[in-house]
Amino acid sequence: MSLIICIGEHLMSIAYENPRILPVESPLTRKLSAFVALSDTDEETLARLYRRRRTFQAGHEMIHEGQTKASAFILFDGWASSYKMLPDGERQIIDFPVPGDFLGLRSILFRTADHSVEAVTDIEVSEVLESDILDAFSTAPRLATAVLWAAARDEAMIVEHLVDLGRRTAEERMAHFLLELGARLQLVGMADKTGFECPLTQYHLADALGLSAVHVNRVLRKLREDGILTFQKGHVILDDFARIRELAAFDTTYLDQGGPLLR
Amino acid sequence: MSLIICIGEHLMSIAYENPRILPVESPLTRKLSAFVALSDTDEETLARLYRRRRTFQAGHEMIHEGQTKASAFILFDGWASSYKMLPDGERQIIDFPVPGDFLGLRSILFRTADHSVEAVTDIEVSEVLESDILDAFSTAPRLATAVLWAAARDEAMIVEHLVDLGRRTAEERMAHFLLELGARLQLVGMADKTGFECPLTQYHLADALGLSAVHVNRVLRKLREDGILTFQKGHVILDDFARIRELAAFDTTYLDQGGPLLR
DNA sequence: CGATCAGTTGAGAATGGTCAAATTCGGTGG
DNA sequence: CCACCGAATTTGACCATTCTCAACTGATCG
Repeated sequence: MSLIICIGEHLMSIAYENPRILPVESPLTRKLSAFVALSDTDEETLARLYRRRRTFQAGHEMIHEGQTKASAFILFDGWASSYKMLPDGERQIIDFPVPGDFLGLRSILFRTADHSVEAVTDIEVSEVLESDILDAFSTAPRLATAVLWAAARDEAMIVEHLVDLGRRTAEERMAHFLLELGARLQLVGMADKTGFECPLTQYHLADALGLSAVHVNRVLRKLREDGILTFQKGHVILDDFARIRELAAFDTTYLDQGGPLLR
Repeated sequence: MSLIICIGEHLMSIAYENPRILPVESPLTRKLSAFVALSDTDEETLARLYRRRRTFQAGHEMIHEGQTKASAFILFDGWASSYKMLPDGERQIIDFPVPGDFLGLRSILFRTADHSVEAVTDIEVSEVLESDILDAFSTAPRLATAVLWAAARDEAMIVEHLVDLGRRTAEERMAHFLLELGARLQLVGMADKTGFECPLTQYHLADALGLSAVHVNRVLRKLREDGILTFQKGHVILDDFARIRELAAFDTTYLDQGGPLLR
């Protein structure tokens, strides 16, 4: 499935060489098209947001909580995490954005960033300034609706995460979280039903799931020993998809829309 | 402070009698104006969303998870809650919207509602259909940006809530949650620094904070005995504001913007 | 080949949950 | 006005999930 990504990247390169070919296969364009039928103007305007290409090394903090005038980014390749730190040094990871997602969209809509964003692996992004996005909205107003929809989708994921933390046991949480991550990765061709590559450490999982790293380790061992799923050496293997679904009480309604809502 | 609400309501009535006077003091209009400087057309278009007035009794479920073609609502008066149910009958409350907030905005952006919304007290709302809001965006495109900002603000609150559940102890959670609720209510004139009216039961708090009702009771007793805050008979009294802030490590950056960002 | 970082495991402690039973309180009907 | 009802709150006793601390393994890297 990773072929799709390669195709996407390839079209991007072609687009740079020949501006007439639209980079429709950029993961963000594809995602937004699922909600709003985009005109050529819309797509061109959107493609202009992909201009300022940047590369960051693993561990680089691209947005810092409290920072003013932060940029946002569109993730093309690699893994990132958005998180908040507490005064006592604890960290709560909000989300691991996947390619096609915005990084720090809220930080350009607010005067100061309310969260931090860090590269988990080396990543490739486009930088988006406040003026870029506001200009884009005024040239192609339907993009604002499309981005609103993308933000609503992000919110739905955060809400699922909230339910994880509030009302699921450690095991259910882990199963649900990894299953949802897999579903999102599948949409961009980075996972299939059997599993996916996952560069996250057990510390990442701990800080995302509100657990201690020690307990994450124990939960993963339990899930592995029960033949449910295996998280090892950067690979997630969904050993028993049916039982994971059952354990996680998983529901993907908000992920698949089945055709644009706004024509 | 509740005078402001009365003035707002009063202007609304005038607006109905004399369409030339804009209901600028509707809490939603006021909130959006804090981010986007709205033109007369913008405000008129927005005001058209307030047309379909509805009243619901306490306990009425206005949006049900899984429902297709659900409406959204704008809350004018009363308390509501948005939540998700788990298969085992547990409930996780996502948010208690306050006047000026959307109820179920995601449920009209998605084909099926990903959460439920219920009236906690008797409430007064405006019903907003999918077509209403999409029409509004096409006549007054800046409204889409404004609503995107409002959605981002909602998301920031949910993120704070996520941090509550993931990385704060029961006491910190309670303090943070009530302080944040108070701050939001202050913005619509329903609270001051000393406290606010709060019709929520301890079961509501338990389901919002990921605790059991029994433990909520114990935590509230502890906070009361320590002279920090009192939650009793529908009143929240912030006995020692400084210590609550300290306990909650509270930060309201995302709530106050200090003037429109988009002119 | 030490150093460092991720992962692993055990033992004991703590936060918060469950179950069960009072108690208070705001209605509501007599 | 009073008795009563149901819902919300309160408290105690016991339990379990998860945390903390501490030690150890294994891989990777300059």
